[in-house]
Amino acid sequence: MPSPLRKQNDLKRKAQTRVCLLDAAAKIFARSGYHPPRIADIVAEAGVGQGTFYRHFASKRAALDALFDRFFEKLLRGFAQLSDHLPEDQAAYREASLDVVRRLTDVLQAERELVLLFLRQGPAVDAAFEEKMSAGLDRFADLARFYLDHAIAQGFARPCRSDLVAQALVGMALRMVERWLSGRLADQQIEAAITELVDFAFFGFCRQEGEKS
Amino acid sequence: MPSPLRKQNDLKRKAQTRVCLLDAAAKIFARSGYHPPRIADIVAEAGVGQGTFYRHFASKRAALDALFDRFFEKLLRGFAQLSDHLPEDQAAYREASLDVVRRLTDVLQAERELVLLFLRQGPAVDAAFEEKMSAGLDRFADLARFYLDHAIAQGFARPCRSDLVAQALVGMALRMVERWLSGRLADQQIEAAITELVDFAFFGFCRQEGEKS
Amino acid sequence: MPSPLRKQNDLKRKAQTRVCLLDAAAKIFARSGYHPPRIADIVAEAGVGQGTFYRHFASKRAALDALFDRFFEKLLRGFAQLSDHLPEDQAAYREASLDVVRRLTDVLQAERELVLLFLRQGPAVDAAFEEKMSAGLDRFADLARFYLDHAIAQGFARPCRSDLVAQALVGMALRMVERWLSGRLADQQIEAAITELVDFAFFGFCRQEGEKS
Amino acid sequence: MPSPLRKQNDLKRKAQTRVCLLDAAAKIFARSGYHPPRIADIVAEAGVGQGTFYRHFASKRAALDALFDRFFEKLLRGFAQLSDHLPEDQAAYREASLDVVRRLTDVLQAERELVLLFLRQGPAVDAAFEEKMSAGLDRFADLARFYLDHAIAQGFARPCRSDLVAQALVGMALRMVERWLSGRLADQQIEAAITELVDFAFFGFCRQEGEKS
DNA sequence: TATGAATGAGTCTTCATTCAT
DNA sequence: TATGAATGAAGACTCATTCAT
Repeated sequence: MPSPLRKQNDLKRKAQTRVCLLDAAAKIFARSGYHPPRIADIVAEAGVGQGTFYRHFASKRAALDALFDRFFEKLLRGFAQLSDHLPEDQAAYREASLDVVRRLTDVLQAERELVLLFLRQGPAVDAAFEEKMSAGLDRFADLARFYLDHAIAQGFARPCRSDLVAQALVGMALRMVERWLSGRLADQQIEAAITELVDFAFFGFCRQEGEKS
Repeated sequence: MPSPLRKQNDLKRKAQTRVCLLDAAAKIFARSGYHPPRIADIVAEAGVGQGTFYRHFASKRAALDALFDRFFEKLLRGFAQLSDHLPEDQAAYREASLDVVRRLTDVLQAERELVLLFLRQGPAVDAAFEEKMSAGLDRFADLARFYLDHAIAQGFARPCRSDLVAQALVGMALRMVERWLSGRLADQQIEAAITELVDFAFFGFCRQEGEKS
Repeated sequence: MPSPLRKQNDLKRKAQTRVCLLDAAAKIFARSGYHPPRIADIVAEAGVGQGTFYRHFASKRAALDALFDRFFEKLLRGFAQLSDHLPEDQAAYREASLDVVRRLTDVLQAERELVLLFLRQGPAVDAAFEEKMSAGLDRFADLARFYLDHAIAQGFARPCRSDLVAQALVGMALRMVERWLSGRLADQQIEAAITELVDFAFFGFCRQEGEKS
Repeated sequence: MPSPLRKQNDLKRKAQTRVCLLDAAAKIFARSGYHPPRIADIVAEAGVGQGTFYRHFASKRAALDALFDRFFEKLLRGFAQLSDHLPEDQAAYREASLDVVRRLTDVLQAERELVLLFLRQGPAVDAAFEEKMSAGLDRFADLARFYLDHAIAQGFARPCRSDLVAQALVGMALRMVERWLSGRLADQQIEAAITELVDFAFFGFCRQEGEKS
C-alpha cells in the first residue's frame, strides 16, 4: 500500500516527463516535419529512454494529437471573452477587428514553430488529423461569420453570403500567417500588413465612389 | 542489332508504361496521401512489376515531382495568353477577373484529385517540394499583383500594398478551392460562390456610402 | 530497531503476497499459457506493483517452478501411505487400483487448471522443466511398476515387461485426464470411465476363453 | 509481359526457398522449441535474408502451421489403404495391429525431430494449434475405434466402450513414442516393445484362467 | 518491504532497392 | 525492357528488469 505522498510525487514526476517529451516532439517535428523523424530522435532530444515514450504515448501519432490539443486549447483561451460586447458602428467594428487580429498574432508568434508545423504538416498526417484541424479552423470561421452577420444586421456591412466570406477571410489569414511566420513577408512589418489587410477585407481593392485618391 | 522500327516501338511502350505509373501514383497518392503508400502499392495499381518502377523513376519522391510538373504545366497552359489585352475600366476588370477564375475552376475540377493531393500533401513532403509549390503559387500571386498594379495605375483600384493583397487573394482562393473540391462548400454552386467572392475582393464586406441596401 | 512483533507481521504479510502472486500466476498461465503472459499481467491480476514480483521470484520461470513444486507436493501427499499393505488376490488388486485412481481424480479435479497447465505447457517451457515433470511422472510409473511386480510375484498377473506396461498405463492416464479435465470426455461420467479403463488394463480388449458373451 | 518460362522458373525457385525455410524452421524448432527461437535464427539456418522469411510466411506461427500440414499429410499417406480388408479372427487381428504399428514407427522414426517437436511444443503454441493437433490425433483414435468395433462385432473382442479404449490406446502410443524417440526406452528394442504393448492391449496384464505360467 | 516510472536491449516487421533471368 | 524474388538496413514497439522513493 503506497503512501499518498509517494503517489503524488510519482504523478508529478510522470507529468514532467510527459511535458519534456511533448516539448521535444514539438522541436523535432518543427525541424524535420512529422513523418521523417523516428521515435529515437524524439527521446534523444528529450533525454529519456525509448521505452519512456511509450509509457506516455501509444505512438508518434498520439503524441502529435496531444501536441495539437495543448496548442489549440492555449489558442482558444485568448478568445473566450470575445463575444461579450459587439461593436455598434463601422469604426468600432474595424477597431475590434484590428484588436482581434493583433491578439491572435501575439499567440501565433509565441508558438511560431508549432503553428508552422500544423499549417504545413497537419493536412498530410492522416484523414483524422485533417478533420481535427479542419474543425478547429471552422470554429474561427464560425466566429467570423457570427460577427459578420451582426454587422449585416446592424446595417454597416452589406448583405452577403457570410459563410463564404468568413471562409475566405480564414483563407487570407492562413496564407498571410504562413508567409509571415516563415519569414516570407516582404518586410516584416506585421502591424502595417494587418492594417492593410483589414482594410482590404472591409473595402475591397476597388476605389469607391467619392473616395479620395 | 535492333531495327529502327523495333527501337521506336520500344520507346513508345516505355512512354506508355511511364504514363501508366504516373496515373497509378496519382490515384494512390490521392487515396492515401504521399507518405503512407509503398512502391508496391503503386506498381500493383499500375499492373506492372516492382522493378519496372525503378526503370522510370529513381524514387517515390521523383515520381511525385514528375506528377507535379505534368500538372503544373497543364495548369499554366490555360493562362498563357492572359496578359494580351488588359481591361480598361472597372466593369471590364470585373468581367476579366470572373473569366479567369472560371477558366481556373475548369482546370481544377478536371484534376480534382491531384489538386487536393498537392494542396494537402505538398507542403509536408519536404523542404524542396514546398519550395517548388511555393514558387508555383507565387507565379499566380505575381500575376494577380500585375493586374492589380495595372488597375491602380488606371485609377479604378485604390492604391494599396498590391503584394500583400495579391497574396491574400491567393490565400482566399486556396481555401475556397480546397473546400470546394473536397465537397465542403455549403452548396456546391461554384458559380455563385465565384461571383460572391470576386465581389468581396472588389468591394470588401462593408456597405459603402451611397450603396443601395 | 524493529520489534519482534513487527518483524513477524512483516514476514506474514510477505508470505501472503507470495501466495497472492502464485495464485495470480496460476490463473494467468491457465488462461493464456506460459509463454505469452508478461510479468505485468501477473502483477495486475495479483493487484501488486511490478517490483513486488521480483522481491518474491527471480523470474517468470522461477514462479512456474514454485507453482509446480506447490502442486506436486500436494499431489504426492495423497499417496504417502499407499504401499502400507499390498493386495493379496486379483479381486483385492482391482479394488485397490480403483481406489487409487479415484483418489487421484479427486486431487486432479480440485486442481483442474493447474493440471491442464502442466500437461500442456510443461514440456514446452524448457529442457529443465520437462526433466522435472518427467521425473514426477516417472515416480508414478515406478509406483505402478512396483505394484505390478508384486502382482506378478503373487502370480495373479502374467509375467511381462512391467517397466513398459507401467509407462503405458501412465500414458493412458495422461490422455484420459487431459480429455476429462478439458471437457472432451464423451459423457462426463468419470466413474464409469475409470471402471472401463481399469478393466481394459486388467484384461485387455480381447474376449477370453470361457468368458460369457 | 513475362514469358511463361520465366514465370515457371521463378515459381520453382520460390518453392525451393520455401522448402529451405521450412527445413530450417524444423531444425531450429527441434533444437530449441517453438517459442525461444527468433526469426533471425531460422533465416540464418536457411541461409537467406530476413525479409525472405516474410515473403513466404506471415509469421513464425504460420511457418509452424505449414510444417505441421506437411508432416501430417505425409503421416496420413501411409494409412490410406488400411481399411481395405479387415481381419476375420483374433490371430489375424493381432498380426494386422502389429503391422500397422510397425508401419507407423517407420514414419515416426524418419521424422523423429518433428514428432518430438509437435508432441512437446504443440499443445503449448496456442489454442488453435492445440485444436489442430487434437483433431489429428482424434483421426487416429477414430481409426482405432473403427477397428475395435469391427472386432467386437465379429465376436473376438469383448464388448466395451470402444471410444474410451481407443483414446486410451492413443495415450499409450503417445507416451511410448515420446519415450522411444527421446531415447528413454529402457532398451532401444522397439520391436520387442511393440509386441509387449500389443499383447498388453489385447490381453491386459492379468493372468487369465487356463493360461500357462 | 512495496511501488511503479524509467530503461534499453532485443525482436518483429516493413519496404525501398537490387539483380538474375 | 520488364519482371518479381530476394535482400537487409531501418525503425517501431515490447517487456523484463532496475532503482529511487
